[in-house]
Amino acid sequence: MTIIEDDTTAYLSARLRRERESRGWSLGQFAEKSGVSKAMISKIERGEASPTATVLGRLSGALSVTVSALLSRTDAVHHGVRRYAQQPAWSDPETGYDRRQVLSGQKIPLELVEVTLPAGQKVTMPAAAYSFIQQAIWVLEGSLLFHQGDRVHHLDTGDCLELGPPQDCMFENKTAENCRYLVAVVRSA
Amino acid sequence: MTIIEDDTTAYLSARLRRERESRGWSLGQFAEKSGVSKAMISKIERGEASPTATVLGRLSGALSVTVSALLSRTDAVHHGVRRYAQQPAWSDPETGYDRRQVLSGQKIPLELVEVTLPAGQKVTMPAAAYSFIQQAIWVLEGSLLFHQGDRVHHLDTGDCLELGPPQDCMFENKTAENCRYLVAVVRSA
DNA sequence: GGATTACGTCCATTATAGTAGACAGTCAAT
DNA sequence: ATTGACTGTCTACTATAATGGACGTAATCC
Repeated sequence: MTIIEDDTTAYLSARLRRERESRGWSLGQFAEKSGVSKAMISKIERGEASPTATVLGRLSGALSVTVSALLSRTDAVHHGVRRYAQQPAWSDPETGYDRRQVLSGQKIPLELVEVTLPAGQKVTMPAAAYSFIQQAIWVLEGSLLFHQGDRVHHLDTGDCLELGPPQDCMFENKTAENCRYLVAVVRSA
Repeated sequence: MTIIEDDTTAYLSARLRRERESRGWSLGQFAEKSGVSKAMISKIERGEASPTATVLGRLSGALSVTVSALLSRTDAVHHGVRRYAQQPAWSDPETGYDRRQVLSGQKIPLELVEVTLPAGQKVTMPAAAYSFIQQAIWVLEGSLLFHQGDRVHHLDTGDCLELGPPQDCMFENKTAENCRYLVAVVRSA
């Protein structure tokens, strides 16, 4: 029997227990819903095992939250408010690419992510990265070229794009200004 | 040798490779920075292994992103464009209140509504209006007071609010400037 | 040409994740 | 009191994560 000391797993164990108990589920019920053994769930909650991404996917699926939300440490969100300063953000200093997690829904299966794509930059996304996802893109500022296969959509400020089946694709900003857009993701129950 | 089919791990493999390559790191360099073997990183990127939360913590640490951000699905793509000029909009000339239906999802159960609430104005919404609805509010510009029951949330630009159970509520702009916000609605299946 | 270095993947081994079933305890119904 | 259902944890086992070193390939240098 080993107690795992690392930060991520320690945080996860407390979080997982809290999520389960807040729903009033026993280990057995959670096991049924998630397809992960109750013994394993118990181990994770006691910090005795570190779950694989596969198991994380199953657990978060049963909880109807994203894996990202499950591991997010900004979720002590008391009344549902996510302050700008508390929203997780990531930037690539080299390119100026910026991504901000405005909302990772706890009560509702929704994520809102604000992205800044700098002038002249592009981002590619293989289909595998977003299978089983439902999402839309809304351009807040600037212009965006969306390439999907041999198809290109030109989106200007205010335009919105509802996405269909997953395909390899690329976002591109060919202009001299930054492009800022919102990605709204609905998680399937 | 097994190729893992689950969604979370598939997404992670593509994402991890992209993050590494965007930094121009070899597997060896990433291994040094993260303390995870290059063989394991290679396996994860090829979808041949599902990393534990412990390993995820190390990898994200080396990338200087949170685990949550690493697993966040913020990217996407494709057709179903709603042009700004084609989006249904309604305004009240008297008050300057403006409402635009950015997206009314056909493929996905999502609505995006952009609202401009003029200085000094308020809008009420009875609980009945959004029962069985899941929604969030994101302030794009200005400040918003959101009254829900006897609770008041003060939201500034960039702040986001995930709504809980339906209650009578009211949007209020007490400032001298317009407030612009997005209402994202996930429709129940 | 050969030697060196770096790359990603393969391989055998160790460590541990993950399971099904057993266990001890609790609680409600009879 | 007994019984049955449920709870979380323990146990022995299987499956696979994770490693260090080897390998084949490519690029560079002498």
